[in-house]
Amino acid sequence: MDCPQNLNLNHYASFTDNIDPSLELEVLDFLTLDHGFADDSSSQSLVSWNQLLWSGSNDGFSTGATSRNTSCSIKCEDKAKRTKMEVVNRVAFRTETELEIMDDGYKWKKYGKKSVKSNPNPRNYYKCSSGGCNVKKRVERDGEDRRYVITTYEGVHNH
DNA sequence: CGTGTTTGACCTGCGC
DNA sequence: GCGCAGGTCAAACACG
Repeated sequence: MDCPQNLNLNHYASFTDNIDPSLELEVLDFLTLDHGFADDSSSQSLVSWNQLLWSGSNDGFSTGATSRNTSCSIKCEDKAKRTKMEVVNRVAFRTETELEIMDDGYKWKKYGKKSVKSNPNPRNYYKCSSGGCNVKKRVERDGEDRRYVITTYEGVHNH
């Protein structure tokens, strides 16, 4: 498996910045890392998102991503949502990990926990604790496969 | 004592 | 208008 062993979400903001707004896409449910995280659950630093390259068109948006040294495909599973006529800075990652919380380099304050109907596992709500930054994220275990954690980021860090 | 988490209450949007 | 579901608030609590 050639995918990077270490995945870090530090640069997800620049990752979203690279998306061409003219595509009028909503980057959402789900970006799936085919290979998940490596077995080393203690690892804290993952793929550098600014190494990821998107390719696509308005209709097909054959989503692909490569890193500098390796190839690692990312697929958007919900085709319908790709055509939403709205651009939001929201990215959801579905990753295979035993960790409930991934260290993405930012400091988060938990402000809520809620059971949702679509998922027997609770959803946790976090805000970036940096002053003036209103980025939020939601973290929940995949209801269909508890090996996976779905992390949704909303907003762009200003720091 | 400061910081982070928990949790019930409250708010809001949406469908009927 | 009402009820439900999801999101947020804030007081209480735990812990170093």
